[in-house]
Amino acid sequence: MTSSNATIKDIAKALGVSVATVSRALNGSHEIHPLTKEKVLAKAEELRYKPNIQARNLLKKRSNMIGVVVPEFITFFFPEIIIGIQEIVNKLGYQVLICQSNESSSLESKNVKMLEESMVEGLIVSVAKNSKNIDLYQRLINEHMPLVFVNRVISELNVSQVVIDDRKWAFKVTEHLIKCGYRRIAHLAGNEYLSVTKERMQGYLNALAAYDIPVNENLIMYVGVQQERAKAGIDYLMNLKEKPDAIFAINDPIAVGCMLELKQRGMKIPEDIAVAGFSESPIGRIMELTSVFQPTFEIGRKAATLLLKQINNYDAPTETITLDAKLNVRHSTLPLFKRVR
Amino acid sequence: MTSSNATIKDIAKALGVSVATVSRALNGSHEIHPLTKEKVLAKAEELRYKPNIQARNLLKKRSNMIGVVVPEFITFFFPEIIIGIQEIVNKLGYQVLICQSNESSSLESKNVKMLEESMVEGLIVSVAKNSKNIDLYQRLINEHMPLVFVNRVISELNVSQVVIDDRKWAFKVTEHLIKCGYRRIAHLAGNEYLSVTKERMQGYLNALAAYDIPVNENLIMYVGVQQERAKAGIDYLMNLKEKPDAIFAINDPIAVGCMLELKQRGMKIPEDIAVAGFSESPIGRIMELTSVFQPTFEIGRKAATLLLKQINNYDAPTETITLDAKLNVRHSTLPLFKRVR
DNA sequence: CTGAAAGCGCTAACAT
DNA sequence: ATGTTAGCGCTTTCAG
Repeated sequence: MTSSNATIKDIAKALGVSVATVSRALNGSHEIHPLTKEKVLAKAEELRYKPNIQARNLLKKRSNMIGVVVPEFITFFFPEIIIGIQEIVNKLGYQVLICQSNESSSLESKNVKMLEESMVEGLIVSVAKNSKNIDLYQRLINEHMPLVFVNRVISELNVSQVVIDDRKWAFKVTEHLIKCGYRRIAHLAGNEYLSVTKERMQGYLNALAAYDIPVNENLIMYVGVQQERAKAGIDYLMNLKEKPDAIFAINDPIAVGCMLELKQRGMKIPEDIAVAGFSESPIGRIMELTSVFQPTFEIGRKAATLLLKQINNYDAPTETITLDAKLNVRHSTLPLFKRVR
Repeated sequence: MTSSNATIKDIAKALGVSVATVSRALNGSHEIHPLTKEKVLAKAEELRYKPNIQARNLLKKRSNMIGVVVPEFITFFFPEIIIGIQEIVNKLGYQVLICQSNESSSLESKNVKMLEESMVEGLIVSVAKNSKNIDLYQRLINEHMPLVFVNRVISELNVSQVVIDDRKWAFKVTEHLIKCGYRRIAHLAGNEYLSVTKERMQGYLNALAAYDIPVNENLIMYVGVQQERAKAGIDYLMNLKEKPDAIFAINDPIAVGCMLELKQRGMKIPEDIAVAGFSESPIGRIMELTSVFQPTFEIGRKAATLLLKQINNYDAPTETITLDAKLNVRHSTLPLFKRVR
């Protein structure tokens, strides 16, 4: 209930001109006398006129809003992506509605529906760890809602997406561990149906195969993606008769959780066991954790660009953008041979 | 350009009733025949009708949106506050437009203006470290824009706010260091004109006074609030003839930056120097940093509640809510006497 | 260069 | 219980 604002009607009345004239003056039309324009502008200023965007949007059938749904925005990863998105779309006058699904499939669908109701012109989504919303997204696609997936995708759907080559970089991580001399490399995987889980798992398996290391099913566990799940993984791995000499975790939170839990148990990293993560985090950097850096800001920018393309072109083709990443080797995976005395 | 949607007009035409009837059916009015209602609902379903919120908002002079401006949302702190805000307002059908000023006063004012143009019904703001936007906020207040400050406030302004008692908790931190036996306690302060800087500084000074420790101006430096600024602080302090035996940093990022920089120089914490932070962070917890925990989610919830009060009541009085906090003592400030052998 | 008028989609008197 | 009508604030033909 902010104080009721002046409208173009008020300006028109005050000046004895028509609303059309006022509108033209305000919108920088050329079909107007400079003097009238000046008067209108002055009066607008005087009356503290502010355009009612909703009226304009109603007329133009736009909303100038896009929606973003991410699993969480507490850790750096998605916030950075969101900043990248805003960088692009704010310049074009779009606002961003941000929702977090809290890794819940049902909250995710609620978010999407809320955003639909808010009449966003498009959606950028990273699905929850257990997202079961294929039908929802299929409907959006059918209804031509512009849609882009980032990071986590639903591979069954033909949707534009911005990702890195998770398989390739998981391969590189595993290969790095192998080249460092580790042989009993465990993999703590994410939630089973998550795209990144499947891809990184495949990269891990491919690397083992490439170096003729037999896969040991016992060294693989699906723990999830949240730090608090790491303990379960360590509990399991450290109770094996033949313990791993290295752990490749699905992401940094799990890797960091492992490091903390291992230290708790008096184990030294990497002397007793090496640890590698994925999607490099600030905490990981501080803890000297080997990980794969993802270009988060750029992911956001690219996703926004892709979305805008769809918004501006009813039948833009779906596109997959695969960005480059980088394996950053740190102390947590020091090569065995460097420690031999 | 999503496929053009059905309107109530379409439903009305298809059914041979008036738009008013359709509107009534859709809005659960009681002045309607159950059978007609049913038919309308069925037809709406069939036509995949979705209400046009902008039209409704235009009519009702609402927007169902509130704006939030924070200095950043990369670290946990503001994201948690935002989640608290959303918890409250989403339930009432409000959407949240989130902007980050990136600690820049001018971007902050741009953000606020963008949000105004988006016709938000109210604003929750935490100002940038060098915010010079008093006039802007004063105008908003004059225009009766609902406004709440969180965490960082502009004390010259009579605005509702949600904070903790920074002075009191800074006192407690300093007192804790004193009781641990530290005497040469440095303070790395934030940006000079920030409310939290002034309050925490006063708490620090009060504690020294309370324990008859003379203030040593040399041990005080205004470094700022961002982690990368910590190095400058350490550079300065470690070049003093009489070095500090403890550091009280304005916040966790600075404290963490100090710890890293000190370790870099081969110094042990707390053996060589103790470090305490403020606004406990996940990284700080992992690094065993003593700090003051802030109830971030609750700050958000309270701020949202305060804002809603203003939105629903044109002249709600300004209110200051001071939430409780907690000093969490960890290894980084181990008492001197516990280490005596 | 300016004005009149229609209409975006919806709700809410006011009739009936 | 339903229909008619006006109008939210704005832009945009169409006339002049």
